[in-house]
Amino acid sequence: MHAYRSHTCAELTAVNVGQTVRLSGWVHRIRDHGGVLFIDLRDHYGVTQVLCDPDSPVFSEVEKVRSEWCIRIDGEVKARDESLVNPKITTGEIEVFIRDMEVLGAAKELPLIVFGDQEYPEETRLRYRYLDLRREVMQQNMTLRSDVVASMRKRMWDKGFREYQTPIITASSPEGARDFLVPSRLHPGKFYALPQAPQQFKQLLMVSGFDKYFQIAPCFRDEDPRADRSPTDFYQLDMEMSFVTQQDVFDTIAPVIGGVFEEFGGGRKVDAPAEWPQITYADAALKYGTDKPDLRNPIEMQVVSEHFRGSGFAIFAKLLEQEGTEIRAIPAPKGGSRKFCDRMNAFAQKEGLPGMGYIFWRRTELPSEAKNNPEHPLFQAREQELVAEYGSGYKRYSVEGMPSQEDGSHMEAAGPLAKNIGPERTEAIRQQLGLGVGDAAFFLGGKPKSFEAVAGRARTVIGDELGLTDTERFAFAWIVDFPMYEADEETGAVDFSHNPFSMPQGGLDALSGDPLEVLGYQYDLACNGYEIISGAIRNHKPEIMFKAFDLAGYGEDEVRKRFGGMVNAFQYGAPPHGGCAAGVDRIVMLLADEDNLRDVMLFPMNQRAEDLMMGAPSEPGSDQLMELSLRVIPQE
RNA sequence: GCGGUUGUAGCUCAGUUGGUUAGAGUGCCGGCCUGUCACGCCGGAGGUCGCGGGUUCGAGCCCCGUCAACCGCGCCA
Repeated sequence: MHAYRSHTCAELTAVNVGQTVRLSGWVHRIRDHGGVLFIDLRDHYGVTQVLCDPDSPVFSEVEKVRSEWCIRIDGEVKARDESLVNPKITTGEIEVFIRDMEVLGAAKELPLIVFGDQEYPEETRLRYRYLDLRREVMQQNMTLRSDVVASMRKRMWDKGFREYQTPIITASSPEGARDFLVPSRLHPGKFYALPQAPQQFKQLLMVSGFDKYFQIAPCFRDEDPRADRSPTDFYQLDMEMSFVTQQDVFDTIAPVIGGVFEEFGGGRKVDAPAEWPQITYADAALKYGTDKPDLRNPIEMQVVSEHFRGSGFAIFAKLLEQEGTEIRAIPAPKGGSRKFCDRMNAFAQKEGLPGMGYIFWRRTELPSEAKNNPEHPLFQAREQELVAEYGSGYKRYSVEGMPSQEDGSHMEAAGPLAKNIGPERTEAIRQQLGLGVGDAAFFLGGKPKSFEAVAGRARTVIGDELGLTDTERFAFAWIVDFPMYEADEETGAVDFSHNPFSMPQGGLDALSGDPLEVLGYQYDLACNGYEIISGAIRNHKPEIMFKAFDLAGYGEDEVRKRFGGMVNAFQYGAPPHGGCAAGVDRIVMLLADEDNLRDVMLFPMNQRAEDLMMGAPSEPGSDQLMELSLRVIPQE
């Protein structure tokens, strides 16, 4: 018999009854009844109930085992009585009577228990990650991740892509996030960098004629973390292809991503890749307040400036006299209560805005003689209407008012804004937004940049709180036509807003006008409010590249110095090419229905980019520093 | 760098207006228990209430400072 096991802890069924078997695993749960002792023995594959009674030669030793000891047992498989079958585990038909036992690894008292779904502080979980990872949900998340990566690889190969490895130690590329630097021993005072992405390498592969590249690539960026952003390293499904347009890239990668979501989405609805909308960056900002909209949420914002221009609501009316200002509305269907509106207003204030004006629509009150008077025809009409609208549950709603009409009569608008701008303007807003009784709308004003992001978050909160967002769905949208440049708010200096290697739409000609008007062949894929892909058609023409960098204030010499390898390469017959990179961690996070990246990473850093288990970062020894010709500047 | 939230037993949390010896569940240890599968019953250990200062006759609770964790802002081509 094998030294450790004849079967896994998920294999034994009624057909094995009578066999002598050997199992190894962890002590998951112990139920000691004095005369008989049950142990749930767990391995990666499942759980088997093993038991021991005083007839067993090792009874006294088995009595001593504790949670999470790693043990090996030999025993006889016996069928459970029908009434004792446990349908919750695959091995529930049988149990193993222990005849021999060996302790493979004893365990001290545990800082966190593996059994159950007790929550633990993240610090504890990370410090004892190997124990945390034994828990069922983590085993599932990590195997899911492994399966997702395998599926991505297969799908890319099936589309004619090959996987190529690119260097991990490379040159610093100063255009992006902060680099992780690696000191060079052979070249004192010089540094390598870890790649923020294999961006330049994959473009060089296209110049080299490989046509279709992909890689599950580690990327290293020294950024501050977020729940959906790892502070040190993360993985991308990175791909690049030659002789393609933007639409070709979409048509190639969309079925891969869509297929992965179908395969691992656990039955949640996945929008068909061919139907993913393409939304311009400008539209996304306007309607959703973000470049990664969650389209599960049906709310779309609208510009309503005209209704407030010269109106009695002085704050907005005055605001609109300034250049570049707008008033935007967030419609909130079914949000028509003062309590809800006040709560959203408080949310906006917490987010740093002065507040969020609102209007909500409700039924006008019945005349006093009809109120609570079932004999009155107006009361009866109202009651009929409510039954028609809400069924017999209508009693939840007020019967105080009049039936609503298409033209808005017998409906009244409430909220401070409505009073200030008067009934005509209020009604015009209602019609533009397509709202009715029981609905609300929120209003934000100023320069769009100043409130857009908060408006976007308010849209999310409103959608969630009102139950408008379909949580059993993956909704995708391509965001296209990103601007090439943006002006620094303080200095006014023009710089690249995204990838400097993207091809400007309109080519060289477009670069002779206002830089801020230039759009790039640059795109993202948003899913449920997360950016899961970013990519571009690249700029493969040196003369356009020099001009593009020139507009951002980088002279030809500097471009050659920073990106010399790639610029040189483009002078030797570069093909048009483009591609994208998909965030593996975020995709797995969405599929696993987690809201924190760390729950789908084996050994993540904490919020301060520390690994408490491994003790990283750590101070180097003086001999290490000496060898690298480095000296540490003491912090005060 | 900035803001928010949270810090009470190993863990999850309760703790009233500032008032007796700070509690529960779970885990741990011991005892009992031959059919449990979140076993049950009895007992026990376990606390610098994050830390420091202040107000008060009296502080887990109020005030100031500080530290840590998480979430967000800045940052993220």
